[in-house]
Amino acid sequence: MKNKFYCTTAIDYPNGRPHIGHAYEKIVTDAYYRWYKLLGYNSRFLTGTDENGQKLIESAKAAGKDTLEFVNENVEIFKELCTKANISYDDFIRTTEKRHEDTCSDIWKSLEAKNLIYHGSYAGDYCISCETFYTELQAPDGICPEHHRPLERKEEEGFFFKLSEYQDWIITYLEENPEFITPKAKYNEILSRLKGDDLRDLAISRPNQGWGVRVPGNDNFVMYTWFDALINYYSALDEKTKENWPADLHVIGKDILWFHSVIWPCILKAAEISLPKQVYVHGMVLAEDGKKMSKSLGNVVDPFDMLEKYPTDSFRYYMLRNISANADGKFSEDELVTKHNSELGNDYGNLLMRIIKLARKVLPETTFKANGLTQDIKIDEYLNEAKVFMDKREHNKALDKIWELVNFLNQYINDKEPWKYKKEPEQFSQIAFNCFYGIGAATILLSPFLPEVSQKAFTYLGTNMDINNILDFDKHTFELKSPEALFPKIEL
RNA sequence: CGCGGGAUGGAGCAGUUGGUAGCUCGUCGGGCUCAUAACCCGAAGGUCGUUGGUUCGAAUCCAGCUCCCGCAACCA
Repeated sequence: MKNKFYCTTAIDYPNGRPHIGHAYEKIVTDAYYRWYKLLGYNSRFLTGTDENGQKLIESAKAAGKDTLEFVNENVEIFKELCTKANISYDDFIRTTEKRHEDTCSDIWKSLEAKNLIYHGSYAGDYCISCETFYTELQAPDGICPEHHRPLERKEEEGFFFKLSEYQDWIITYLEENPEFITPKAKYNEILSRLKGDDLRDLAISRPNQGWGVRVPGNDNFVMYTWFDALINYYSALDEKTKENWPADLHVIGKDILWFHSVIWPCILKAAEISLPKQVYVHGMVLAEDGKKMSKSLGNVVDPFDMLEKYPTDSFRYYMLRNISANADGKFSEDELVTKHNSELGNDYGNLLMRIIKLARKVLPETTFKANGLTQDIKIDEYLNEAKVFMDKREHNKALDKIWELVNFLNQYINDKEPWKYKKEPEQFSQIAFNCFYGIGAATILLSPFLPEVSQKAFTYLGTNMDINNILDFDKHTFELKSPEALFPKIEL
């Protein structure tokens, strides 16, 4: 059977407009999806929205709208972001859909049948304004951190999942599967936390306020958002697409790592469903000042603004290369423009331009074949190392590697000085063909990151190159077209 | 003593198992002229936060200290 690659983003909470972090996560996932698809994997990409939970009811109320209407409107904005950022998802799941509710129901019933869910009560410090329980850690002085009013002791009935029974199992599982959480620092964090604290049973229901996935057989309760939300990765698959399970990669932010690396595996284990292969925690996109983006600090960057002002691929490229794959990174608009102009425009775009334009000046014909030419440009190393970096979830380093090829090609042209062979078509073709070959290879490797521009580049090169014949120097032909700048300069 | 991350040339960052400190941008000098005033080569610039320890040798391991940033908000 062909290799498969099923990847997901976290599902977004549509109680407001998407911010830059949403865009980042989708772009990162999209790049991995396109990369493995390029390599011939049977790939699938799921994203969506988490539409349950009490907060949504409140947000809708605050906006003066019906909950469903409010959610529908916001979901459209999330989808619009995907379109604008060229996110090629196969499926977009909304947790208010029937397929999701049915699957959650099934899993709930299966856990209940195994005696892993029980009815109990939970006592804690509660804020009436937030309608939320706070732990001692969150509110050490017994004051609501949000409303600054005293918390009240409250007891609430509900259903619990016997998470505590899985402590030893999950520790062993993580120790046996060190690749399950990447990067390493996050893996260590979770493991040490698991070894230090006792897992408590998880409250998995909330009082039914007419919004949420209903608990089977009990109309007084809906499922707690986190219980149903995680299941989306599984519920999105139907009979036919089930063969994609288990997921190969969950791309998430660090704030929800605990849920994905502890609770989610335990739910699946309890339901006897196979576990995902890996959870990849990307970094946070910080503001230019290195702080978290926040309205109060006024340092928020809106992804729609960026996509309006700058080419989609330049935005994608900047996010993917400039923000380290496993650490937080700063977002700077000036730097985005600099990268667009220098790396994309000067290094890559201009490389394509300089050799095609020269070729069109020197030779009357526009078709180039490898007949009798010597291969000067070898790309095996770049291809293999890029693969290794992508497998390690270090896409920024994969891009570094591809750029080594781009730089090498510019150097090659300077060394070979093809413009000196205006009267010697054979010598000229030898150099030019190698350049076309190298640029074609680089473009193939770049296509998951720059889906639009790479298509344009292929058009100008007029080539039949693809990933399957990328190493076959002799087999390619190039039918040059008159090129236009791939990355027109942006003035700062 | 809550937990965790970070401190590396002007700016942003790499530095995997300890062995002459790298990259991108910027600056300066040179080369080329095919190209989006683009490309190539070279140079300057860092006692790798601080103190102490282990070692033949530490940015890299250990301990103390200083400073910054997340974990509670619109949240990936």
